[in-house]
Order: sequence, then structure tokens, then C-alpha cells
Amino acid sequence: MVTIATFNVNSLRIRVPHLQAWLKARDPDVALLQEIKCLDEEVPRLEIQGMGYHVSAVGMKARHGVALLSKLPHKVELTALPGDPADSEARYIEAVIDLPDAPHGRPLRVASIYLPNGNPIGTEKFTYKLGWMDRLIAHARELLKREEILVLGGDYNVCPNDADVFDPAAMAGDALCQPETRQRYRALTNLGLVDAFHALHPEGHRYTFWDYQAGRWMRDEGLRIDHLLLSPQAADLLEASEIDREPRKQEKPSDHTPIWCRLAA
DNA sequence: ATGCCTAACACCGTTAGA
Repeated sequence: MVTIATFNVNSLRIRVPHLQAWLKARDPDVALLQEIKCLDEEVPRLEIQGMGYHVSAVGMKARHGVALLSKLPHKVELTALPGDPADSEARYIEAVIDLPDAPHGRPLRVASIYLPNGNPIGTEKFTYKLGWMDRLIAHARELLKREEILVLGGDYNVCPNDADVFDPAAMAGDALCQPETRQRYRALTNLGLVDAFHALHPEGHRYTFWDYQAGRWMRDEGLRIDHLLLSPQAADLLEASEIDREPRKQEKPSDHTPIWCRLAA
């Protein structure tokens, strides 16, 4: 059994106590982090290693940044999403982990993804988002040929459907809900990737993000934008997927909360 | 219609997030 979680921490350094409490409570085998907002050398490695995790990160100063934590050793295979050498934003890290109990001896491959927000629409930021999604689709297509237990997890900055939005009308002009955004998310899932949480909780209105402003958390007015996409070989092993709301209740929380899935591997 | 709140950086305001 392996538990894989994703958590946009909105600054890793300031969220160390939240991260430690959550790692202790959830005890995930793999934790994918986004928005670490620091350089590699500023990652609080001792605090993370002290919780029993190997840690790799792709950071940059003040913004973005992703990390990958695992109890078993992992081997980093990529530190950027292929397809645009000029893209210097820290948004992707991919690694493989050998699982002792994996069916057919397949390795586990995981990626921590911080997909561009893309707001406001009609600007180069939205164009960058769509281009990034096209590159992710192309890369996922290649990865799927490996037929591995693959989990692409992270902050996708995509509300796949109106049921993933507390107020679709209010968000209609937002980059997270545009038809072009949703079309690309569907293109991704149409490759054969399964949205783990959605597969087990199709009812909707279950959120992973609540804006700090306007009392959104209090009112449970949020968005579902953090996702775990599974290859067929991973989806066949899917046992459970849940959203951990506890970290969002703490003092000085991230505006996101973790989501996890459990695989029978 | 706009800002609401938070974090980082660098300067005591600005930029970005979603």
C-alpha cells in the first residue's frame, strides 16, 4: 500500500510546522509540494529529513517552486517539463521510486506539478498556461507508453467542471475555468489518465483551495484545483482518495489543503 | 464595480497569487 499526496504549501519555509504536523498525521509515502517559494538551498531539509523523508526540490527565488518527498529513496529524472528550453519557471519535478511490493515489478513514477495560473485571460500569462498544458499533454503521452504506475500530482490551476467551483458565474472569466483550459485538462484525461479524487467522489463541490479573502474558508466557498492523475496501471490499484481539510483549519494556513490517494502497490 | 488576504522582497510599497 502506498499513499501519495499533493500539497500547495504557499511558501515552504513559513509552513514547516503545518507540513510536519500533516506528515505526522497522514504519513504519506510520497508528498508532492508546490509553491515552495524559495531557492533549493533554502529548503528546510533537516526538518523534512527529520520526519523520515528523502527530499528533492526545484526552487527559485520567491516564487513558484516544487518539491518531492518520499520515504523510500527516489531518483530524480526531470527537473523541468520538456518542450521549451526557454521556460525557466520552477514548476516540475519527476522521479522514480522502486516499490518492493509493486505488481510485475513496475516502478512508481511521480511528478510534482505547479501548472501556471494564467490570469488574467487575454494576456501572455494565459497563453503561457495553455502552452504549458500542451507540453504536459505531450509529455504525458510519452510517459504513458512506459506502462508504469504513474501519478502526476499537483496544483493544476484547473477547475475541471462547474461542480468544482463554489460560484461558476463569479469565476466565468477566470483562467482556471476557461473552455480552453478545461479542454486541455480533458485532453490529458482522454489520454488515459484518471482523476483519482473525481473517480471516487463524482458528487462535486469538494474543494482543495479557498481564497484567503472574503471568508471563503468559513463559508466553504472554494475550488477543486489540486489533482492526482493516474495512469491505467495506477488507477487499477486505486483504493481511496480524500482531501485533508485539517491543515486549512490551522493558524496561518496555506490557502490550499492536501489531497491524497492510496494505491494497492 | 472593487477589494477583501497573504507572502516575499525590498523598502515601508509593490507584485503575485487564484
